[in-house]
Order: sequence, then structure tokens, then C-alpha cells
Amino acid sequence: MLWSRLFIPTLRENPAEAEVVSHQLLLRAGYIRQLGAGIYNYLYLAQRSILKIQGIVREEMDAIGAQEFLLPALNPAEVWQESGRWDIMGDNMFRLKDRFGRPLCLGMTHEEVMTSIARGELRSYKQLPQIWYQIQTKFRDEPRPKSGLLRVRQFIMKDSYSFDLAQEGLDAAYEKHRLAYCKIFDRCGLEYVAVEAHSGAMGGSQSQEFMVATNAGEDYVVTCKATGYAANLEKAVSRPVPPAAPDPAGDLSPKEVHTPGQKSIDEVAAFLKVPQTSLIKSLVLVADGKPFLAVLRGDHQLSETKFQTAAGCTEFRPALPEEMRQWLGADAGSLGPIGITNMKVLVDAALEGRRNMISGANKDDYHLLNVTPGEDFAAEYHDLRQVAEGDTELESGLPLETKKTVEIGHIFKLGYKYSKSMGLNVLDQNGVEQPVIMGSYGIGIERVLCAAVELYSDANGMSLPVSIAPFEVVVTPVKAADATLRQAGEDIYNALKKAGIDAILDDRDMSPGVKFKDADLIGIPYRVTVGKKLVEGKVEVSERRTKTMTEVPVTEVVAWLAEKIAAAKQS
RNA sequence: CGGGGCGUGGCUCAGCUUGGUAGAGCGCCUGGUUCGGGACCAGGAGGUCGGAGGUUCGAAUCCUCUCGCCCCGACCA
Repeated sequence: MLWSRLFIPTLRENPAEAEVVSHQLLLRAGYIRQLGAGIYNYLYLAQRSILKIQGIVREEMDAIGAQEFLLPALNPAEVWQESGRWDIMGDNMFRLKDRFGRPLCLGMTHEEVMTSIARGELRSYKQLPQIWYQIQTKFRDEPRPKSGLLRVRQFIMKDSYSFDLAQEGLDAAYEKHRLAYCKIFDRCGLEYVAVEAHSGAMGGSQSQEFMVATNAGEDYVVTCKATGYAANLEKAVSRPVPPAAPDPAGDLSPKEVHTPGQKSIDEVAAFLKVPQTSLIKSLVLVADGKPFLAVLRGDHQLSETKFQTAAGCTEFRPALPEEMRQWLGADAGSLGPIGITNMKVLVDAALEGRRNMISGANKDDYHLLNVTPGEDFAAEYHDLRQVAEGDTELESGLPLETKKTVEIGHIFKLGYKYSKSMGLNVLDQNGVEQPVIMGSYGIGIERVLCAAVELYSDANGMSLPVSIAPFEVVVTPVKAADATLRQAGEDIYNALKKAGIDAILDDRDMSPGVKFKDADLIGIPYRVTVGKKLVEGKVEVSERRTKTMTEVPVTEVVAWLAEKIAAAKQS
């Protein structure tokens, strides 16, 4: 490719609308242009990178025996109505009607369509297992698209689906995917962690997310360096920081104390001169229409996901002030678990074994001293709290770390959700109809690119891994007007191409500074500079990532680069 | 959906408070000189000031409505 003939619209300045690094650089480096909120044009460079990522994904999927399909992005409503997700997806689904008024939608994911294929064709256990995948554009009407390509309304996803007769088959398909994903992300040059993820209320038994740590991310993961523990914050468990003060000893009875105007945990703790860890926090929640009281240590925060699991609900909200008054007889700030009979009380496990704590009295401006969970009120213990700063690993007590991350892949044991709702059954060895057990596995293709940019960039631009950079090598004759340099550059370029190296020749009649800056900006891993040293029969090879420069004889440069590139793709 | 911000040549932005001939830098075109980290000289092209309506002799500027984009929150398989 001759740079002079390509459309690579680099910008000297950052476009005003870009906030996160990957967004800024993808725009500046001429990879993408925005068409609308959360809708992007992928220009030549982006498409080259994306094709390389897809190529790696294909190779690794094919390697586990997965078969590539291509399903419609445009879906009739019926299949989504059958699974029940036509309603569940709500406003996140793009919906439209055809000329006859028939409802359609743009696919957000393809469990339904895959299941509809399977149920028509899979009849016998002998046809199982199957793994089917596609690389397809997905549509989601995000309430707030943002961060460039990280949260968009239209994006490319590799999604695969496994079909098995029994749990062991699903386990095997899941494990194959887990290993394939590791290979894919390794080959894409990413640093990532696989974390335990929340599987949702709908029967999913196991799920893991592949996360890349970056400040541009929106998910939090908790990891322990020492033990390798890693989980999404939604699901992470930990050993809490011990209470800041010992509980008063003895078998004391609850005692009212006047706390005028003291509502927040902060205020009450200060007023009574005790640490927050001696207080009991009580939250009134309405889950699937039923009231619940969630009880936590004063300094702890409720994990919404854990509460949902404990309450067995699909949605919940905080109670309204009127509801609290009606049910508990006091306003928020004076609520507590004692004497509650009209709702279920869920207590966080961190309160187990504590004694003589302080809670609201269910009477405005009063709190109770000497409240002992399990004695003064019935306590059903659950893990309800979110991992907090300073918590340690549950088993080992070693330090935990919380990081902001972006999700690039997710593997998920679906179970029978779709096969049951949509009637996907096969006959087993005994001729008995059995529902098929399924798994679903996704990779966000653009997110792989974004994550790489976020991980590997500097003041000069991006510095992509060799395997996914739009080009592997740029050959830059310093002076285009110099016929000798130009010819030498062309020769090297042709030799690289012949050796199967993905090279580009920067034949533009520009000052060298511009060419160097552009090459750095778009992140080509190696640059061959053809200049002064040519009279000695040498060129200079610069490595983008390490900023190192090596003089290499012209006669050896192809072999030198071939070796480097092969090595870079290995690791 | 709530809160905030921004829409002026391709890009970054000034001008708006206090109405009076649309500007700068970068980029682009032509010619020339240059050529190892975003060169220089000379000449040139390019803008319905997001859109509609209103006030006014006169609107980028004031008023009303509207559309779009960004950020925070709500939301997020």
C-alpha cells in the first residue's frame, strides 16, 4: 500500500467531543468518524484492525470446532416474543415495522435466532454437541452512548452458542470457550483478567467475564494479586475490615436513646461518639412489589446484585418516604430491624456474631442501644454488602484491589432458558425427548481494539500490538524527492510484501517530521527509515512500543523484521 | 428521563455581555524554496454562524421554539 494513495485523515488536534484516550486517538489517527450518537464509521485503518481481530477470533473458534454462520440482524418479533425477551428488553431494543405493519427488531444478540434454527433441525442426541458462531453487528438503543467505541448503539460481536444433551457437555463447551478466549486475547496482545460474573436471576449457573483494566471502563473488578482471586464487584466477596471498636460486652437489653435531628450514619455516629462500624444501617426496599428490610453494618454499602439474589427478585427500588412511615412508623434515619413483622429482614453476614450495636428505633429522633442481631431481632444472614476499600480476601485475608475495567468478552452457561421457552428438544438414547442445554459466548470486537489503544498509547499516539495493528511495518524514505532513497524504500517495501509482511510505503512528499508523527500516531509497530545511512548500506528500524532504534543492513532488514514480527505475534 | 455544557470554513477556537462589512491558527489548492520529529515564502479557495420563527432599519449576537452532539446521574444482555 502506498500511503500517498490512501485515505488516512489524521488530525493534529484532538476533536473536542472526545474524552477517553481510545476515542481521541481513533479519531485523530483517522481510524473512525462519528455518524451519530453511538454510531461510527469505521474507515480504512479501523477496518484493517478489525479484520485482523476477527481473523484471530475465527481461527481460534474454528480450532475448537465451532462453525461460522451469518444470521440476520433484522429479526421478526415472534422469536423474541416466544423467549419473552420482546418485553424484557424494553427500550434497549430497536424496534420497527415493515410495510404491512408487522413488528420487527434489530438483533441485540442471537440466542433466539440460533435456538429457532436448532429446534427445527436438531432432533437426535447424535447430532450433539454443536457450537455455532457468527460475527455480526448488534444493535442496542443505549440510554447513553459514550466513550467513543466503548459504549455504542451498533457494534460488532462474535457470538457463539453451544448445544449439548447434558450438563457435562455444556461444561466442556464452556471450558473450550474459556481456553479459546484466553488464546484470542493473548494473541491480540491484551492484558486481561477473567473474573467471576453475576449470572443474572434467570438460572444461569456460571459465567465469566474477560476484563481489561482501564480508567475508561465502567465495570469494577476485585482482584487479589497474591491468590489470583478475581471477580466482578457485583459478585465479589471479601473479609470486611474489623469493627473499629469492640462491642460492649454482656447480655444487655435494647435501650432507647434520644438522637434529635441525627439521621445519617455519619451524624448518629458522631452524636453518640461511636465509630460507624458499631451502627446498624437499615434500608427499606421494594422488590417485585414486596417490602424488604436490608440490614448492614453502618460503614458498609448494599450490593444491588447481591440483594437481588438474596431477595430472589428481578427488580427492586428504594421505598418511598410514605411507605417507610406507613410500614415502620418512622422516617428514614430512624429505622431499624427490631419489631419488624410485616416484611422480610435480610441481614448482611458481617453482622453475624456482633453484639450490642446501635440501630434506629422506628420512632423519629430515637435510636436503640444494645441491639444484638439474631437475639433482639430474627436475622436471616446473606452476603449483601459490596466489597469496600481495605477489605481482604475471604479465605486468605490478603489485600484486595479494585480496578476499573472494560468488558471485552463474556462466557455464560445459559442452561435451558431458551430451549425450554422455545421448545428445543432432542431424543436421547432412550428415545425420550430432552431439552437441549445451551451456552452463549460473546466477544466485543471493537472493544478489543479500544482496549488495546487504552492499554498501549503515549503522548505520540497509539502503539498497537503487531497482531492487530493495521500495518506491521511502515517504510519511510526520508526525502521523497531523492530518487535513490525512494527507490531503496520501494525495494524494501516490495521485499517485505513478498515475505508476507504487512507493510505500507510512506511515499508522500512530506517533511520527515510529518511522516514520523503520523506513523507514531496510527501506531504501526515498526518503522524502517531510509535516509542518511543508506550510503553505508543501512536503514534504521524503530520499534514503536519501546522507542528503540536499530541500524540494520538493507540486505538483512526483511529477515530481521520477519523474525521480530513472528516473535511479537508469539508472545 | 433529570442536571450541566457546546453547535461559527475540514479541525481547534475567538467574536455574542453592549446588534452595524464574519475572524485567527492549523489544514486545503497553485507556484517556488526546503527535507532526520507536525518546514518557509508568495498567491488563492472555502462559512445558509445547527434549523425555524420572532423583535429590529439592521441579528452569529436579543427572544421563543426545535434539532444535534458531549459530560454527570438514572439506566445498562
